[in-house]
This record gives sequence, C-alpha cells and structure tokens, in this order.
Amino acid sequence: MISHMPHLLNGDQPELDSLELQVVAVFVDGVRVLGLPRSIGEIYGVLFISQTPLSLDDLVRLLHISKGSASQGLRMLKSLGAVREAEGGAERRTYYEPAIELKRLVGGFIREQVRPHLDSGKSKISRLAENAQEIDDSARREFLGERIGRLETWMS
Amino acid sequence: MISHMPHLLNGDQPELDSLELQVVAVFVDGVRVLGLPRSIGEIYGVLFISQTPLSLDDLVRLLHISKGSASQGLRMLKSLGAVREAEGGAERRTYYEPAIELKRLVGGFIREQVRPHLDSGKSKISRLAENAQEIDDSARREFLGERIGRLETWMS
DNA sequence: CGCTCTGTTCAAAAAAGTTTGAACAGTCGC
DNA sequence: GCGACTGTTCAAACTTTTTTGAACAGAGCG
Repeated sequence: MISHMPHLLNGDQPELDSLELQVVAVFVDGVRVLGLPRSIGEIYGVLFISQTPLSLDDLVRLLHISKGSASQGLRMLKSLGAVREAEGGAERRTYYEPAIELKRLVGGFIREQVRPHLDSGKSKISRLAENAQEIDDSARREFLGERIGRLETWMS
Repeated sequence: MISHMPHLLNGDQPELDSLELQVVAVFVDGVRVLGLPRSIGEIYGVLFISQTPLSLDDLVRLLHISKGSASQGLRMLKSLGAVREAEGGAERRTYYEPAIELKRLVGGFIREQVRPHLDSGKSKISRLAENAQEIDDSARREFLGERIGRLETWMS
C-alpha cells in the first residue's frame, strides 16, 4: 500500500518535485510584491500544495531552510492568519495547514501590515493640519491647508 | 518684496522648515508600505509641499541626497506618473511638479509595479495547470487541479 | 532527576537593496 | 572647438533586512 502512494507530499517525501517547486516559486514572487521575505512565500507555498499538514521539521527538510527561519516564518504566517495549526494528531509535534480563503489572507495582511502604518499616518497628518494653521504668511498657510486637506482625503 | 516671502519654498530656500520635514516624513512612511525606497518618498514629499516646481539641484540641496539619487528617484517617479516636468520656464534646467490626483498615483503604481508580476504569475500558473494534468496518480492530480484552480481564481 | 524531543531566541553572517560620487554624455553659448 | 552647465550611469560603499545556527527553554517520559 505505502509504496503505491509516492505523491502524497507529506512528512515522508524527502524532496519537492518539479511541479511543487514551480508552485513555491509562484508564491515567492507573490509575497515579494507585498514586501514580505522570500521564506514566507516558500513556507506558505509548500503548505498550499501539500495534501497533508506539515511540521516545522518537514519545512526545514523540504525547503532547505534553517529551523530558525521556519520557526519565524510560521510565526508571521500565523499572525497574518495565513496558516493554522492542524487539529487532531495526538502527536507531540505540531502540524500546520494553510488558510486558503482569499478574503482571510487579504484581511490578515491589511490588519497586520497596512493598518498600523495607515493609522500612524492619519494621526501625523492631523497634527500637521494643526501646525499649518499657525503659519503667518497667509498665502503659504492656504496652500498648505489645501495640500494637507488632500492628504486627509487620500487616507480615507 | 523678496524679503517678505520667506515661505515660498522654491529654489531659493536653503533648508526645509520643521513642517516641511514632517510632511516629507509622512511620504517616506507612505512609500515604505509600498516597498519603495526612502528617497522616492522624500522627493515626492518636497515636491508635494512646494508651491513652485523644483529642479534636480533643488532636491539635492533640500534633502541632502546625492545627484545620482535624485536623478534615479525622479526617473522612477516619472515612470510611475507621479511627477511631471513643469511647462514654461524657458530655462535650460528642467523643473518638476507632483501629480496630485490619487487615481493617477495608484494607477501608475499598479501599472508599473503590480501588473508585471501579476501577468508573469498568471502565465506561470497556466503552465502549471497543464503540467498538473500529466500527473499519473489520480488523487494527487485532482488535488493539484483543485488548488491550482483556486490560484487562478485569486488572480482575477 | 536525566534524557530526548520540539520549538524559540537572538547575535552574527549573509544577502539584498539603496545611496553615493566620480566619470561621462549631451547641449548651449561664445 | 572650448568651457560651463545639466543630468545620467554604474561600480563601490553603505544600510537594511533576512537567514543561519548554536544556545536555550519547556514538556514528556522513564
């Protein structure tokens, strides 16, 4: 039985096949656009194409990355809500599986990566708008008011 | 007359005042989120808050960046459609002004930074979908078909 | 407790990305 | 043509980010 299922990509498979490598490459490219590190794309990629959940050690072996990288990558992916721990397995070791709903992925990315910057930006701009009111030169003050107002519009 | 317009931020002003620095900082933060280099944010920031178009040498002086940086930064901003050469001035030197319509900025960013990756991603995935059809193991083939299909949905 | 197994941490190394500045190319006016 | 001026290029220097790997913490088991 076992010998007839060579493509069940799981903890037993020692290497990624060419098709799996191509999928991983797509995700590496994908996260690059979002400004996330390569390893994040690799990890999510293997999980995405794996039929069974994978452990940290599986990732180390399949991707040839260090344990540290895999650990940190999984942490980030969990914080983005892109990966979750698989239920069940009464084993000591924990297994991970990908979240495959696009909504969840995009939502997590916005919540963790975009929102913080957006919020701090908004508060900086409010302060800016106040400071601009104190300018003496009236032409300059009006110009600044107009531009900063535009900035405020952009942020919403 | 001249001495009464100290805030006309143009080629004559030797330094950025505190408010201008704050605005620049907002843009530096902003472009960081998009994965663009700091200097891009600085350059767009000064142009955005300047009442008159600025030359390359103005940028070098106001931002304390090298001529090379300013030149490359302007090139990128032009390619993004975020900055254009100002009309008029019969001078030899060319002056730049910011595009301030959000639509144009976002559009340029997508066209130049996102589209290329998205397109190459799509074609990689098409090839992937074909390769997946050649898999022997039928369970594996179906699983891959399902996942790759999902990937294709995401891309639209 | 002592040993093994799993996973985390973090300082240092490596890689990737950005900026600099000197050399160069083009243009204008004389 | 020559010199001054404006801007571009690109290899090297610098900065920032990512990865590594060795040390460590905790959990389970005998």
